[in-house]
This record gives sequence, C-alpha cells and structure tokens, in this order.
Amino acid sequence: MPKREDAYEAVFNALAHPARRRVLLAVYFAGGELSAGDAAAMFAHAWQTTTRHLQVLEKAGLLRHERRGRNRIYRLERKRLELVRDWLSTFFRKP
Amino acid sequence: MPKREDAYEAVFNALAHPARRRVLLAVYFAGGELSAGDAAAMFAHAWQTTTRHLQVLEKAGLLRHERRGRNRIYRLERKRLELVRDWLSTFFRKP
DNA sequence: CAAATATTCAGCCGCGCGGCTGAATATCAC
DNA sequence: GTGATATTCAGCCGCGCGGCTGAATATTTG
Repeated sequence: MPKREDAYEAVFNALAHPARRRVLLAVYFAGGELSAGDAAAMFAHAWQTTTRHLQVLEKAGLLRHERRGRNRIYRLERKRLELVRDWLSTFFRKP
Repeated sequence: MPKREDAYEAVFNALAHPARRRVLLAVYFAGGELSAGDAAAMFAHAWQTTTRHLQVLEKAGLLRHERRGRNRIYRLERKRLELVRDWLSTFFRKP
C-alpha cells in the first residue's frame, strides 16, 4: 500500500501546475463533473497535453473518471483535497 | 506589482518539493524560526542545495530571513500559506 | 589582522516535465 | 460495417529543476 508521504508527493506535485489547478476549479464550477474534451477546450495547447494533465490529477487521486458514451467524465475527489487542507492546518493551530 | 496568479504559481511550486515542505514544518515546530544551518542539517544532500530551497521558499513569500550574528534565521510567513488555504476553501463551500 | 564559522554565489550536469505530432482505440450514427 | 467523434497512447525533444563542487562573502573570535 502507498505511504502517506507518497500521497502528499503526488497531490502537491499535481497542484504545482497552473493548468491542473485550473482544471480542478473548472470541474468544481461545472458542478462537479466535466468531460475531458471540455477540459481540453479551456487551453491553447494540444488536447493530448490536457490528457496527460488529467492523468496526473487522477493518479494523484484528485480526480476520478467514468465513461459516459464516448466521453470521459471526470469528477472531483474532494477527500483528496482534504489531505492538503490537513497539511496546512498544522500551521494554523493555536500554539 | 505581481499578479495574484503569479503568487499562486510561486507558492504551489514551492510546496511541490518534499524538502521544502519539510523545511516549512521544521520552522514551525522549531517555534517559528530556524537557522539556515539547522535547516540544512536535516537533509542528506549538500547544504548548498538547501540554500536554494530556502531561496525558493523565500521568493514564494513563505519565508523571510533576518541576519543574526553569522547565522541567517528564517521565519514563517503564515499569511502566505493562507493563500493556499483560500484557494482550497473554494472546493469546500456548500454547493 | 588572521583564522574559523556560517552561509551563499556561480556554474556544471543528468533527468524528468510538459509541450508537440502521429497513430490507435472506443463509441455512436447511418 | 463505415465513418465520424472523443479521447488516449506512444514517442520525440527542449528546457528547467535540483542534485553536485568549488569559490566567495559576511561575521565572530583570538
């Protein structure tokens, strides 16, 4: 089983790229799910590039996908974002 | 003046490296300030490498330093971590 | 001032990230 | 089944990140 440290590593790495952060926000504002195509349409670069970003996000556990017709629908995994929130919370505890 | 986006970029990038996350935690658990040497001592790699990590953190606004004798004391900028907290909070709002 | 200490500056280098293109795969419409 | 649509897979490539070493820069101590 993967260690907690690896989880942090994957998640923080995933969040390090602006395109990936935008995707997460886009999924959220689209109501929690978004097709790969709609995600790719947000960017100037080739859609294959977005595909890879989506995979990074998914491997980090921040997204999950589901096939729906010929689209792939990506959904947020808020639980995974809690990992970051928890990491941060350390710094905001009363001393 | 720097844009908000650039701030996110710098901060998330800074947090992407495990050594830098460890440094931030170390500073916190050391009571809010830590010398560059003590930071470097935590790692197996050359201290010059830590120097650079500290600079990345400082340029991201997550640390500030102050000379004290021949040491450089690094202090946390919690304010900057709030940026990340705010970014995250979007996802945890009631729908 | 000279020597020791603490830390940074400058610059080299390998490797992975994140662009790209071209081909493959899955599903729907006819 | 054929073609169109949506998306991924495979692989190329440049550039920057993050290691390293060696030299330089404060600051304190004797």
